Amino acid sequence: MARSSTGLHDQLLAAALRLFVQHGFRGTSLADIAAEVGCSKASLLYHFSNKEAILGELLLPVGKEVVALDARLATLPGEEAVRAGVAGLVDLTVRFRQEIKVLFDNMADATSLREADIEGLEGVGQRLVGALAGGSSAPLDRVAATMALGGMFLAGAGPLEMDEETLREAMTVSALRTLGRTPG
Amino acid sequence: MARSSTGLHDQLLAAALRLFVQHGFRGTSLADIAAEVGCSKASLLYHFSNKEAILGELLLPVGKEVVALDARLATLPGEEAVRAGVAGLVDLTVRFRQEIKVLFDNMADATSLREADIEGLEGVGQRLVGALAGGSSAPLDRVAATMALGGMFLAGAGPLEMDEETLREAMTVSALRTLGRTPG
DNA sequence: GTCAGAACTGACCGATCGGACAGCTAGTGT
DNA sequence: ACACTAGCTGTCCGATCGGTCAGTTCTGAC
Repeated sequence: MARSSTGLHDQLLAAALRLFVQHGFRGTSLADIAAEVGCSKASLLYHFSNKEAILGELLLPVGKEVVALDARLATLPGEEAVRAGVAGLVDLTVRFRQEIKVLFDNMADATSLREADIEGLEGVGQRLVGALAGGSSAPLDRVAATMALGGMFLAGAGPLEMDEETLREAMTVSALRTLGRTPG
Repeated sequence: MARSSTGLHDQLLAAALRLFVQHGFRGTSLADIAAEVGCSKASLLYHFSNKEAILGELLLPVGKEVVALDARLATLPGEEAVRAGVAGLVDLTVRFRQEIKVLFDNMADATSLREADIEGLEGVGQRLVGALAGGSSAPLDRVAATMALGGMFLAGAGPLEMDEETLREAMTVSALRTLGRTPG
């Protein structure tokens, strides 16, 4: 609808992200995306080889950063990895709110390219939980880590209305609390 | 595939739940469900008036209990509502692991019937967050409540492998921690 | 001007899906 | 023996979707 001066490729990408967030990957047709930017479906498929490629291009930046965070945490000793993990995940969830919501709502559809496009993304969830658990395998620590992870994702994806700095601060404090740590 | 002695209606419901969890609502066709129990698609549509009715019947029990919990919490003073809210949500997420995962993964599709079938389900999420926040509207409390809620859902839906009692205990402790409370 | 290639499009196609419908079958009551 | 009904099925249909393709328009280099 709104036709800005940016390239069509980016317009389509932005429209797709908006629609994927609202109606999901399967709930959004190529025609929907094309209509939103006012071009033809054929033109959309000129810029992207197929539907999955759109999702891929949308999720690639987040995926890379998640992998990078995972690698960084692996070099840190347990206690520091917890703090760094929380900080990194808060940063990611705030910066990529919409992308992460899309990833969550469409894990089944994104699975194929997750393994294909980005190296080292298999089992990254498990490793992040491990890092947040401080390397512990005690049930309480594992559950707490899973809940902290889920909480951050949902808080980022949710309709919280507050300035970003306040959100980051609150998420960090809450996540550390969940993990049994006090801030600072 | 496995043809037990239970009624076809319940078999179809169970198969649908299994498939919805794995591939999502839109990712599962009526033919898929029928094939899984070994009957025809027409027979499936004899037992359920349409596809959404299956999702509705699957989500109705959870929806009712969520509404009931919401109503119960409304009668409690702030601090008690926090404890009761955590206890109730832990109970729900553990008892309805799969249903809640389906609800989460397909919120866009479930929206229609959420408002139609069950009375008092609109805005229940916001009210639950409010209860977990102890009635506070401070950003930190709201964020913590959102994260606690999300954490419980993800912990319930996730592939945690431990006995149920341990899971409940760990979830309760972690959620209360997230909310800045100590157990007991 | 003209030519090549990029950008873009309308028309079309095969596959899939949700759903409708008429009819078959087995069981039950009379 | 008969009628009636619940359970079930094969077949068909319209709609939708992802994707292809031949062809058109635009644009910049020469």
